[in-house]
Amino acid sequence: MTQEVRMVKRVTLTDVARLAGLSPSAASMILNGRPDTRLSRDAHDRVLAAAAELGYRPNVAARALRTSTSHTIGFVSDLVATTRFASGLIKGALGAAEAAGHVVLVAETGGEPEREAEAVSALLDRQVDGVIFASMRAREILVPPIPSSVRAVMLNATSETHVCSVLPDEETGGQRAIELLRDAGIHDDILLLGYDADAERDLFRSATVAARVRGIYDTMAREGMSFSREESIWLWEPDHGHDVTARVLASGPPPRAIVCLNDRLAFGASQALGEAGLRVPDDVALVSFDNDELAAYLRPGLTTIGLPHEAMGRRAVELLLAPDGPPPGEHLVEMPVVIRASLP
Amino acid sequence: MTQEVRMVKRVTLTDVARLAGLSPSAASMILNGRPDTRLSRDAHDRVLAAAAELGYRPNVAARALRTSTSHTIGFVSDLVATTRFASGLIKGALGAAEAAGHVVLVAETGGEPEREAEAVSALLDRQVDGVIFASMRAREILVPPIPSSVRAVMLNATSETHVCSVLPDEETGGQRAIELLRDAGIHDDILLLGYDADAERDLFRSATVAARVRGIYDTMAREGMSFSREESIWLWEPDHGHDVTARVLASGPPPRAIVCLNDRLAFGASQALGEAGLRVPDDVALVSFDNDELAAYLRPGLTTIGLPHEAMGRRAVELLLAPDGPPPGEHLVEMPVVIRASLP
DNA sequence: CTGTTAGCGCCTTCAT
DNA sequence: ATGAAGGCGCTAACAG
Repeated sequence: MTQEVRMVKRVTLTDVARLAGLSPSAASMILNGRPDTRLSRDAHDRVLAAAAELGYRPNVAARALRTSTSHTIGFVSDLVATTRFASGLIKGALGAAEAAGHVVLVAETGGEPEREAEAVSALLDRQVDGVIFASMRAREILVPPIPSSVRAVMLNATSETHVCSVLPDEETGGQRAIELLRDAGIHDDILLLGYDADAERDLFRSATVAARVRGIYDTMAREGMSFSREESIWLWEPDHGHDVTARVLASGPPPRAIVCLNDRLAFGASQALGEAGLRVPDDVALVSFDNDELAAYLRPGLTTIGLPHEAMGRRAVELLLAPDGPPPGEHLVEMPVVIRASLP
Repeated sequence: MTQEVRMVKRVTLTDVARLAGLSPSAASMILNGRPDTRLSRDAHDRVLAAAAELGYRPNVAARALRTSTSHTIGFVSDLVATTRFASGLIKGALGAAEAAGHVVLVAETGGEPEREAEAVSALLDRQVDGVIFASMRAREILVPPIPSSVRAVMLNATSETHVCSVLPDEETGGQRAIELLRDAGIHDDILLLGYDADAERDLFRSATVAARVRGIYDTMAREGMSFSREESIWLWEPDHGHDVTARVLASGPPPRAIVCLNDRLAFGASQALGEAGLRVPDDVALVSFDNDELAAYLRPGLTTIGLPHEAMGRRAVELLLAPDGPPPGEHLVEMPVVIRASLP
């Protein structure tokens, strides 16, 4: 390896050209693979060899200045640490960006409009080729105006101004959950935990929950299945799942199965079942949504319809970098069915 | 608000200068607040006003080309999604960077040397002012050679070549856990769950666990306390915590308290306790480490010594951006004591 | 005290 | 088929 560190001075295109015995412009064309202008095969080889030998790397700032493209994409999200979901989105985006020779500038805004505007400006200052606006709970978000020359895609979010968005296919996900129950031979005596018609109107609640619920109801109807009871819960946290489940159990015979609208609810429900001496899945079966990290930790493991965060992040950058720009429309990503042991 | 989008053309320094009736260089000096060269008060005001009116924003690429500084820092980590810890580090870094007017390029390497080298090159191509090398499990990592002109700090990691690193203060953390027990009046009949002398020698295991354990033992000795039993566990996952705890419970009377080396172990232990009909904290008290998301979900909530990821991320960029460069040494960040209900 | 000049590294005409 | 020249936007070293 002749890969030593040159701290004296970065090797420049001119250096490469000189070593190859050509002009910088010729070297530029060859290295950028311009097809129209046909330099000699020999020139090609000499330039490529010289670049390799010197370990030439283009100066992105100079290129950006000239072409206003930086091989960099911006990722602005409302929250990164609060939810483990964010890292999946980011990881997917990072991977796809790397594959495309791009690098990702990440900014967090906490959902505050001023910080968002500032973040976008900071990205634009750096000539990003496009920006991904990600939200941690799928919903309609307002994005600051950006020049029409800058590509944008909404990730786990929608927007009136930017029409390309990537969302989980919640409706099919809801369908899958019910099919799982059906396949386990459970058709009735099912408790639905979490759906709250009021909450759904809340802008801060995921907008895709509606689709999830629709998928659930439609499939239940189609399969001739029915809920014996529905408990609405405003806040989908373990404590609430626990308390509501405990209340239901205290009020009569336990249901045969519980469909929880997310894993945190299921986590609480499972604790309540344990306290009541009921066993999962023999006494009560459990299905839920998200494939939260929790789902794997539960005993028995929770069967759940996962949110495909990583795939969504990947998809977003693929769309952003599409040759003709991000295709408009809602791009749905399939939710994986994660089978564990909470269903018989 | 005259904050309309200019998609035709970005406003440039020349525009500002022209509007102020000055030369671009004069405008540059004023906007960059060069103290030495004293332009007239009036010129100052005119330039500032012009910049504000036009909504001027410097073109970072152009500035980078000229000054080779981009107000951008690189964050390269081995893993981002696998562990919820990563997002804390990133969030902290993002916040501090934003406060300092910087933006963060994130790259993930999966711990693979080639990807890491490539990522670093990509960052260097973009003139980053410095790079943070983060590892998700504190340990010694090899970083690719970078020019000495580029600042570097290790985050949750150490390295032979780069001497500034940020680490959790595990020794004090271990001490705190034992003090909690002491304050609860529990001095003996304590089970230690997880420590494994062999595992500790494993390079892929956090190097700081040694300090955590040292803090625990030293404090136990100093306080005249003792473990009645120690169970080593190689893999710190809930299942193992569950199984080992169940085995211990089956073999005799339960301990008065369990110190778990992480929350996932504690989660498993808590399940085993529940199955055995033992109540936390009345029958058995629990303390552990990390302040994983799980810790809040458990019933009762888990008292734990938290890993201060966000503070560490913040600290790392503060050190990176220090006026005289990152100060050498290991910078320890205090671990917060998170009191919940698993101790009496 | 102020303005002009030069050039960072690259790419894209245009002229050979 | 190849090379020369100019300029992206900015700032540092110069003149005036």
